[in-house]
Amino acid sequence: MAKLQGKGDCQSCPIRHKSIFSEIPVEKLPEVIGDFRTSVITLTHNETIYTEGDPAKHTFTLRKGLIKLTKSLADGRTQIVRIIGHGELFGFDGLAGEDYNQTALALTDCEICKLPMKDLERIRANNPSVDKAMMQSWIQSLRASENMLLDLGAKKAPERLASFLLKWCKDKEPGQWIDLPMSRTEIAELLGLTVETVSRFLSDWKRKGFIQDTRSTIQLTDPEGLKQAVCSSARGL
Amino acid sequence: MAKLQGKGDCQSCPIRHKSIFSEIPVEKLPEVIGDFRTSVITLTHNETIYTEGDPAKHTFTLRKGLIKLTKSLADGRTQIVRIIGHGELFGFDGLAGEDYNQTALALTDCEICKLPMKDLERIRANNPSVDKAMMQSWIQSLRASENMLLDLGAKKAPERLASFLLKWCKDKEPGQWIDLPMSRTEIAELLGLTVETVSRFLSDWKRKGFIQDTRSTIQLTDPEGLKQAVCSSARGL
DNA sequence: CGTCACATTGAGATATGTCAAGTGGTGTGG
DNA sequence: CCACACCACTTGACATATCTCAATGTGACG
Repeated sequence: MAKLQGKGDCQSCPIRHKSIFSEIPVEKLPEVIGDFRTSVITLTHNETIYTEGDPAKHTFTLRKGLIKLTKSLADGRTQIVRIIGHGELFGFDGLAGEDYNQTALALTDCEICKLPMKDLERIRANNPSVDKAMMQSWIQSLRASENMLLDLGAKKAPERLASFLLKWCKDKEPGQWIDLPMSRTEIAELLGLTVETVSRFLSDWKRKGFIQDTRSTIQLTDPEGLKQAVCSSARGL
Repeated sequence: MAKLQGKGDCQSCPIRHKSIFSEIPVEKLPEVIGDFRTSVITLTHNETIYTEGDPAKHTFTLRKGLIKLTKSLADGRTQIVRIIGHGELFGFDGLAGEDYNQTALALTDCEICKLPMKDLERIRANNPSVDKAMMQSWIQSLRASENMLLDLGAKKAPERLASFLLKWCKDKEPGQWIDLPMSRTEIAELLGLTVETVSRFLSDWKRKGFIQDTRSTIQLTDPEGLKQAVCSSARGL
């Protein structure tokens, strides 16, 4: 169950350097933030943070874990529209006076910082560095969505899956085990595919030696091979 | 060819009330905008405004016509990520220090207002109303992208096409001819389908009396019927 | 009136979805 | 500590939505 862990202590926040307050010197924090009532909340897998259509009274920063933002159709088909990582801001529809446009769910156990919209508005107005960081966050979110639109609209199943894996494992060394705390179903919901399709391609690539995996980790043993296989499969296979 | 039509005259701009300067009283405009060097540019169908990857030195407001923002894969497959209408702001990646993430092309003959990034930054910093309007524009763009992600990821061809038509004709009375200045190919590129698929469903719906169309206009003669047909087709058809 | 780009239609191919059965790991309760 | 049950994942066989390729139709414009 979602649990209030206490008042957020921004000064000691482990991801402050990644947050929208990163440019504010620690010693100035109390003065800037003032009586801003952040609260830190702990969630376990699959708990809901907010639901599409709810009035958006808070914005959130993820301190620990991973969040998925989803949208659903009336008949239950679900699309993951974005995965939120470390230090990212989400749930800011309220700043445009709108209700939440997505549902936010904990992908793993999480710790989030809950920021009341009104206070945040005020702080943003008075602190250019916060403003700038928030703006960057929005623009980056939009860019990520646009990239995803290209994937969903123009790429085929294996290309989507490979792009996803390569992006996920980017910046890590090949041959290293990397956490991938998403079920096959969730991967499918992110890529607009079915579980079976995801499973089949992963198995195929495992057989061919491009990847290895356990239930919740993955290793790209041969990222280049994977890329090539997928590009050529655009025609063949 | 893209043609500089002259220095923008914000005071008489026909879409000022929809722009990011809408809250600024006309008489204050000169003072606020100062020596801001906007220029108005006229474009004809299919001309390029900017290209994905270009350094983003300008932001644009659409004064007249329609713009498509696209992204492409190496092999030429193209996805339209957003359609820009009247008064909308686009091409603002530069505010996050990034290059343009999409290519902008004129869907129809257009008139756009070109705003140098640096000046815009300054004006935004000094004018809360401009800042607010820009923020809204970003958040709305993001929401639109998220909605599109749901369409592309979770809906089938007829559902996507019907959603698109209904959205396009929203706010107009049924039985009215509505401009739809996009080729079948462009509709397909927006919805992640092929021309043929788009054409087939439109023909089908025409036969069934849900819609009528000419080359570049459309009429929803029976929007309710269309909705129903598509929902039920989720199973049958 | 002819040309050209765009749109439609058809027939066939295929990627992906659907449904159903089997496997295997993980955690629980005896 | 073992056995069982459950759930996520895998695999297979089959169905079908959508794409592909090719032919034909049609409206706009010179």
